Amino acid sequence: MKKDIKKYKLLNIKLTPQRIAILDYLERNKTHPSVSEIFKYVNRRFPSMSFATVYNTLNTLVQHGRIRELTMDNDKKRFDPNTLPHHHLTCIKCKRIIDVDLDYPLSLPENKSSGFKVLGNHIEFYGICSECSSLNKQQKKKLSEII
Amino acid sequence: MKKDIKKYKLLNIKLTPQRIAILDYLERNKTHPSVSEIFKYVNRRFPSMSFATVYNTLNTLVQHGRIRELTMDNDKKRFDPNTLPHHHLTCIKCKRIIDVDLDYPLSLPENKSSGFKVLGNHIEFYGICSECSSLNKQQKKKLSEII
DNA sequence: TTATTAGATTATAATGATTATAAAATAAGA
DNA sequence: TCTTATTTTATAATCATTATAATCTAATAA
Repeated sequence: MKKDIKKYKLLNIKLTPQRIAILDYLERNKTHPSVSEIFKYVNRRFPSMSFATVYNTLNTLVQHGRIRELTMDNDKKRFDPNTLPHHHLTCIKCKRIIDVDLDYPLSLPENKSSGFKVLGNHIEFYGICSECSSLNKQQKKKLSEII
Repeated sequence: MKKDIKKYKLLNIKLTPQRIAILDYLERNKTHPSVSEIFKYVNRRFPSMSFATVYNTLNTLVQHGRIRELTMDNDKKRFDPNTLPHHHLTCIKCKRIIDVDLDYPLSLPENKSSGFKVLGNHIEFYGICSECSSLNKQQKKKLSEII
Protein backbone atom coordinates (compact mmCIF):
# COMPACT_ATOMS: atom_id res chain seq x y z
CA MET A 1 0.00 0.00 0.00
CA LYS A 2 0.99 3.59 -0.54
CA LYS A 3 1.25 4.30 3.18
CA ASP A 4 3.90 1.66 3.63
CA ILE A 5 5.86 2.99 0.75
CA LYS A 6 5.75 6.48 2.18
CA LYS A 7 6.82 5.32 5.61
CA TYR A 8 9.90 3.67 4.15
CA LYS A 9 10.67 6.11 1.39
CA LEU A 10 11.65 8.62 4.01
CA LEU A 11 14.36 6.26 5.18
CA ASN A 12 15.99 5.85 1.80
CA ILE A 13 16.18 2.12 2.13
CA LYS A 14 14.83 -0.56 -0.18
CA LEU A 15 11.22 -1.46 0.36
CA THR A 16 10.82 -5.22 0.76
CA PRO A 17 7.80 -7.23 1.91
CA GLN A 18 9.79 -8.50 4.88
CA ARG A 19 10.68 -5.01 6.01
CA ILE A 20 7.11 -3.82 5.66
CA ALA A 21 5.89 -6.75 7.73
CA ILE A 22 8.43 -6.17 10.47
CA LEU A 23 7.76 -2.47 10.84
CA ASP A 24 4.03 -3.07 10.62
CA TYR A 25 4.17 -5.59 13.41
CA LEU A 26 6.23 -3.27 15.58
CA GLU A 27 3.80 -0.42 15.07
CA ARG A 28 0.76 -2.49 15.93
CA ASN A 29 2.37 -4.07 18.94
CA LYS A 30 2.63 -2.23 22.24
CA THR A 31 4.76 -4.82 24.06
CA HIS A 32 8.21 -3.74 22.87
CA PRO A 33 8.90 -7.18 21.42
CA SER A 34 12.20 -9.01 21.19
CA VAL A 35 13.80 -10.31 18.00
CA SER A 36 12.45 -13.81 18.46
CA GLU A 37 8.94 -12.52 19.10
CA ILE A 38 9.11 -10.45 15.95
CA PHE A 39 10.48 -13.41 14.04
CA LYS A 40 7.77 -15.75 15.31
CA TYR A 41 5.03 -13.40 14.18
CA VAL A 42 6.38 -12.29 10.83
CA ASN A 43 7.47 -15.82 9.96
CA ARG A 44 3.81 -16.83 9.83
CA ARG A 45 3.37 -14.58 6.80
CA PHE A 46 6.79 -15.34 5.34
CA PRO A 47 7.61 -18.95 6.14
CA SER A 48 10.88 -18.65 4.26
CA MET A 49 12.00 -15.70 6.31
CA SER A 50 15.36 -16.02 7.97
CA PHE A 51 16.28 -14.93 11.48
CA ALA A 52 19.11 -12.95 9.95
CA THR A 53 16.64 -10.82 8.03
CA VAL A 54 14.96 -9.80 11.26
CA TYR A 55 18.29 -8.84 12.78
CA ASN A 56 19.39 -7.04 9.62
CA THR A 57 16.15 -5.12 9.33
CA LEU A 58 16.05 -4.11 12.97
CA ASN A 59 19.65 -2.96 12.89
CA THR A 60 19.00 -0.96 9.75
CA LEU A 61 15.91 0.67 11.24
CA VAL A 62 17.83 1.56 14.39
CA GLN A 63 20.69 3.03 12.37
CA HIS A 64 18.24 5.15 10.40
CA GLY A 65 16.59 6.35 13.59
CA ARG A 66 13.26 4.79 12.69
CA ILE A 67 13.02 2.60 15.82
CA ARG A 68 14.73 2.51 19.17
CA GLU A 69 16.61 -0.31 20.83
CA LEU A 70 15.72 -0.76 24.50
CA THR A 71 18.11 -1.97 27.17
CA MET A 72 16.11 -2.71 30.31
CA ASP A 73 15.78 -6.41 29.48
CA ASN A 74 19.30 -7.69 29.97
CA ASP A 75 18.51 -11.04 28.40
CA LYS A 76 17.64 -9.77 24.95
CA LYS A 77 17.20 -6.66 22.90
CA ARG A 78 13.72 -5.16 22.79
CA PHE A 79 12.47 -2.67 20.23
CA ASP A 80 10.25 0.40 20.35
CA PRO A 81 8.74 1.95 17.20
CA ASN A 82 8.23 5.22 19.04
CA THR A 83 11.31 7.38 18.77
CA LEU A 84 9.81 10.44 20.37
CA PRO A 85 11.27 11.11 23.82
CA HIS A 86 9.40 9.06 26.39
CA HIS A 87 10.11 6.79 29.32
CA HIS A 88 9.28 3.25 30.46
CA LEU A 89 7.98 1.21 33.35
CA THR A 90 9.28 -2.36 33.54
CA CYS A 91 8.09 -5.33 35.57
CA ILE A 92 11.13 -6.76 37.33
CA LYS A 93 9.57 -10.23 37.25
CA CYS A 94 8.13 -10.78 33.78
CA LYS A 95 9.97 -7.96 31.99
CA ARG A 96 6.77 -6.48 30.63
CA ILE A 97 7.56 -2.96 29.45
CA ILE A 98 5.01 -0.19 29.17
CA ASP A 99 5.35 3.38 27.97
CA VAL A 100 5.43 6.35 30.29
CA ASP A 101 4.36 9.37 28.30
CA LEU A 102 5.09 12.06 30.80
CA ASP A 103 7.49 14.92 30.54
CA TYR A 104 10.17 15.07 33.22
CA PRO A 105 12.53 17.98 32.68
CA LEU A 106 15.88 16.72 33.94
CA SER A 107 19.03 18.71 33.74
CA LEU A 108 22.52 17.52 34.46
CA PRO A 109 24.83 20.38 35.47
CA GLU A 110 28.16 20.75 33.65
CA ASN A 111 30.19 20.09 36.77
CA LYS A 112 28.50 16.72 37.19
CA SER A 113 28.92 15.47 33.65
CA SER A 114 32.67 14.79 33.53
CA GLY A 115 33.19 16.39 30.16
CA PHE A 116 30.41 14.46 28.45
CA LYS A 117 28.26 16.08 25.81
CA VAL A 118 24.92 15.14 27.32
CA LEU A 119 22.41 14.36 24.57
CA GLY A 120 19.37 13.14 26.47
CA ASN A 121 18.00 10.89 29.13
CA HIS A 122 15.66 8.00 29.65
CA ILE A 123 13.89 7.14 32.87
CA GLU A 124 13.36 3.50 33.74
CA PHE A 125 10.69 3.11 36.34
CA TYR A 126 10.54 -0.40 37.70
CA GLY A 127 8.07 -2.35 39.75
CA ILE A 128 5.78 -5.34 39.67
CA CYS A 129 2.90 -5.61 37.25
CA SER A 130 -0.56 -6.58 38.43
CA GLU A 131 -0.36 -10.02 36.87
CA CYS A 132 2.92 -10.85 38.60
CA SER A 133 1.82 -9.49 41.94
CA SER A 134 -1.35 -11.55 42.02
CA LEU A 135 -0.90 -15.19 41.10
CA ASN A 136 2.27 -17.13 40.56
CA LYS A 137 2.57 -20.01 38.11
CA GLN A 138 1.90 -22.74 40.66
CA GLN A 139 -1.18 -20.91 41.87
CA LYS A 140 -2.39 -20.51 38.30
CA LYS A 141 -1.84 -24.21 37.62
CA LYS A 142 -3.80 -25.22 40.71
CA LEU A 143 -6.56 -22.81 39.77
CA SER A 144 -6.78 -24.26 36.28
CA GLU A 145 -7.07 -27.75 37.75
CA ILE A 146 -10.02 -26.71 39.88
CA ILE A 147 -11.95 -24.59 37.42
CA MET B 1 41.35 -9.36 56.83
CA LYS B 2 38.66 -8.72 59.35
CA LYS B 3 37.02 -6.05 57.20
CA ASP B 4 36.45 -8.49 54.35
CA ILE B 5 34.96 -11.01 56.68
CA LYS B 6 32.60 -8.41 58.09
CA LYS B 7 31.54 -7.25 54.64
CA TYR B 8 30.57 -10.77 53.67
CA LYS B 9 29.27 -12.00 56.99
CA LEU B 10 26.33 -9.70 56.59
CA LEU B 11 25.33 -11.58 53.48
CA ASN B 12 25.26 -14.99 55.13
CA ILE B 13 27.23 -16.58 52.35
CA LYS B 14 30.45 -18.54 52.53
CA LEU B 15 33.59 -16.44 52.53
CA THR B 16 36.01 -17.65 49.85
CA PRO B 17 39.18 -15.98 48.57
CA GLN B 18 37.65 -15.74 45.10
CA ARG B 19 34.59 -13.93 46.40
CA ILE B 20 36.67 -11.54 48.43
CA ALA B 21 38.77 -10.73 45.40
CA ILE B 22 35.77 -10.14 43.16
CA LEU B 23 33.98 -7.81 45.56
CA ASP B 24 37.24 -6.05 46.35
CA TYR B 25 37.88 -5.39 42.70
CA LEU B 26 34.36 -4.10 42.18
CA GLU B 27 34.64 -1.73 45.11
CA ARG B 28 37.95 -0.30 43.99
CA ASN B 29 36.85 0.07 40.39
CA LYS B 30 34.68 2.94 39.25
CA THR B 31 34.12 1.74 35.68
CA HIS B 32 31.16 -0.61 36.29
CA PRO B 33 33.07 -3.53 34.81
CA SER B 34 31.72 -6.47 32.84
CA VAL B 35 32.13 -10.13 33.72
CA SER B 36 35.11 -10.60 31.45
CA GLU B 37 36.85 -7.53 32.83
CA ILE B 38 36.32 -8.81 36.34
CA PHE B 39 37.57 -12.23 35.31
CA LYS B 40 40.66 -10.82 33.63
CA TYR B 41 41.65 -8.90 36.73
CA VAL B 42 40.87 -11.46 39.40
CA ASN B 43 42.39 -14.24 37.34
CA ARG B 44 45.81 -12.62 37.79
CA ARG B 45 45.61 -13.37 41.50
CA PHE B 46 43.88 -16.71 41.07
CA PRO B 47 45.16 -18.29 37.88
CA SER B 48 43.02 -21.36 38.48
CA MET B 49 39.87 -19.30 38.71
CA SER B 50 37.07 -20.33 36.42
CA PHE B 51 34.77 -18.04 34.49
CA ALA B 52 31.87 -19.85 36.07
CA THR B 53 32.99 -18.72 39.50
CA VAL B 54 32.79 -15.10 38.43
CA TYR B 55 29.27 -15.62 37.09
CA ASN B 56 28.23 -17.57 40.16
CA THR B 57 29.62 -15.00 42.54
CA LEU B 58 28.12 -12.04 40.73
CA ASN B 59 24.72 -13.70 40.57
CA THR B 60 24.89 -14.52 44.24
CA LEU B 61 25.86 -10.97 45.13
CA VAL B 62 23.02 -9.59 43.02
CA GLN B 63 20.53 -11.96 44.62
CA HIS B 64 21.65 -10.88 48.06
CA GLY B 65 21.34 -7.23 47.13
CA ARG B 66 25.05 -6.57 47.62
CA ILE B 67 25.66 -5.31 44.06
CA ARG B 68 23.53 -4.10 41.22
CA GLU B 69 23.33 -5.36 37.66
CA LEU B 70 23.27 -2.58 35.08
CA THR B 71 21.47 -2.74 31.76
CA MET B 72 22.56 0.21 29.64
CA ASP B 73 25.24 -1.81 27.85
CA ASN B 74 23.19 -4.15 25.69
CA ASP B 75 26.19 -6.24 24.76
CA LYS B 76 27.02 -7.48 28.23
CA LYS B 77 26.06 -7.19 31.85
CA ARG B 78 27.87 -4.55 33.87
CA PHE B 79 28.04 -4.40 37.66
CA ASP B 80 27.85 -1.63 40.22
CA PRO B 81 28.93 -2.15 43.84
CA ASN B 82 26.91 0.87 44.92
CA THR B 83 23.36 -0.16 45.68
CA LEU B 84 22.27 3.19 47.05
CA PRO B 85 19.83 4.99 44.72
CA HIS B 86 21.78 6.87 42.09
CA HIS B 87 21.79 7.39 38.34
CA HIS B 88 24.20 7.02 35.42
CA LEU B 89 25.62 8.79 32.40
CA THR B 90 26.68 6.54 29.53
CA CYS B 91 28.79 7.26 26.48
CA ILE B 92 26.86 5.99 23.48
CA LYS B 93 30.10 5.30 21.64
CA CYS B 94 32.47 3.56 24.07
CA LYS B 95 29.89 2.57 26.70
CA ARG B 96 31.82 4.21 29.48
CA ILE B 97 29.45 4.56 32.44
CA ILE B 98 29.84 7.13 35.19
CA ASP B 99 27.80 7.73 38.30
CA VAL B 100 25.34 10.59 38.65
CA ASP B 101 24.92 11.26 42.35
CA LEU B 102 22.10 13.73 42.20
CA ASP B 103 18.66 13.43 43.65
CA TYR B 104 15.81 13.71 41.16
CA PRO B 105 12.43 13.29 42.83
CA LEU B 106 10.30 11.57 40.19
CA SER B 107 6.76 10.49 40.82
CA LEU B 108 4.63 8.36 38.58
CA PRO B 109 0.91 8.96 39.16
CA GLU B 110 -1.36 5.93 39.77
CA ASN B 111 -3.35 6.52 36.60
CA LYS B 112 -0.19 6.27 34.53
CA SER B 113 1.20 3.08 36.03
CA SER B 114 -1.24 0.48 34.67
CA GLY B 115 -1.65 -1.36 37.92
CA PHE B 116 2.08 -1.73 38.57
CA LYS B 117 3.47 -1.46 42.07
CA VAL B 118 6.15 1.09 41.30
CA LEU B 119 9.26 0.39 43.37
CA GLY B 120 11.77 2.89 42.05
CA ASN B 121 13.43 4.46 39.09
CA HIS B 122 16.76 4.88 37.42
CA ILE B 123 17.75 7.69 35.08
CA GLU B 124 20.06 6.94 32.20
CA PHE B 125 21.63 10.07 30.86
CA TYR B 126 23.45 9.47 27.63
CA GLY B 127 25.92 11.42 25.57
CA ILE B 128 29.44 11.36 24.25
CA CYS B 129 32.46 11.33 26.54
CA SER B 130 35.32 13.72 26.02
CA GLU B 131 37.62 11.01 24.74
CA CYS B 132 35.16 9.84 22.09
CA SER B 133 34.29 13.33 20.98
CA SER B 134 37.89 14.35 20.45
CA LEU B 135 39.97 11.81 18.59
CA ASN B 136 38.94 8.63 16.86
CA LYS B 137 41.15 5.54 16.68
CA GLN B 138 42.61 6.34 13.27
CA GLN B 139 43.45 9.84 14.40
CA LYS B 140 45.08 8.49 17.53
CA LYS B 141 47.11 6.01 15.50
CA LYS B 142 48.35 8.71 13.15
CA LEU B 143 49.17 10.92 16.09
CA SER B 144 51.20 8.15 17.72
CA GLU B 145 53.12 7.67 14.49
CA ILE B 146 54.09 11.32 14.40
CA ILE B 147 54.88 11.93 18.03
C1' DT C 1 9.32 -3.42 -20.66
C1' DT C 2 13.65 -5.32 -19.91
C1' DA C 3 18.41 -5.20 -18.28
C1' DT C 4 21.41 -3.89 -14.82
C1' DT C 5 23.07 -3.75 -10.30
C1' DA C 6 23.38 -2.33 -5.61
C1' DG C 7 21.50 -3.87 -1.88
C1' DA C 8 18.49 -7.46 0.57
C1' DT C 9 17.39 -12.16 1.79
C1' DT C 10 18.53 -16.68 2.86
C1' DA C 11 20.99 -20.57 4.90
C1' DT C 12 24.41 -21.49 7.65
C1' DA C 13 28.58 -21.07 10.26
C1' DA C 14 30.89 -18.55 13.81
C1' DT C 15 31.21 -15.91 17.90
C1' DG C 16 30.35 -14.40 22.48
C1' DA C 17 27.73 -14.22 26.65
C1' DT C 18 25.61 -16.90 29.91
C1' DT C 19 23.87 -21.11 32.13
C1' DA C 20 23.99 -26.07 33.34
C1' DT C 21 26.33 -30.18 35.03
C1' DA C 22 29.00 -33.08 37.71
C1' DA C 23 33.22 -34.07 40.02
C1' DA C 24 36.70 -32.28 43.22
C1' DA C 25 37.77 -28.98 46.74
C1' DT C 26 36.89 -26.29 50.85
C1' DA C 27 34.65 -23.11 54.46
C1' DA C 28 32.15 -23.36 58.56
C1' DG C 29 30.33 -25.41 62.37
C1' DA C 30 30.12 -29.51 65.55
C1' DT D 1 39.68 -32.79 63.44
C1' DC D 2 35.44 -34.45 61.12
C1' DT D 3 31.50 -33.77 58.57
C1' DT D 4 28.75 -31.70 55.34
C1' DA D 5 26.69 -28.30 52.73
C1' DT D 6 28.34 -25.16 49.64
C1' DT D 7 31.64 -23.51 46.33
C1' DT D 8 34.91 -23.98 42.76
C1' DT D 9 36.48 -25.90 38.72
C1' DA D 10 36.36 -27.77 34.08
C1' DT D 11 33.58 -28.40 30.58
C1' DA D 12 29.54 -28.88 27.84
C1' DA D 13 25.34 -26.80 26.42
C1' DT D 14 22.40 -23.05 25.24
C1' DC D 15 20.93 -18.77 23.60
C1' DA D 16 21.47 -14.25 21.39
C1' DT D 17 23.78 -12.06 17.95
C1' DT D 18 26.96 -11.36 14.05
C1' DA D 19 29.51 -12.82 9.86
C1' DT D 20 29.76 -14.99 5.33
C1' DA D 21 28.70 -16.08 0.84
C1' DA D 22 25.47 -17.48 -2.55
C1' DT D 23 21.08 -16.28 -4.38
C1' DC D 24 17.49 -13.14 -5.19
C1' DT D 25 15.07 -8.76 -6.00
C1' DA D 26 13.71 -3.69 -5.73
C1' DA D 27 14.87 0.32 -7.94
C1' DT D 28 16.56 2.76 -11.64
C1' DA D 29 17.38 3.80 -16.33
C1' DA D 30 17.87 2.45 -21.24
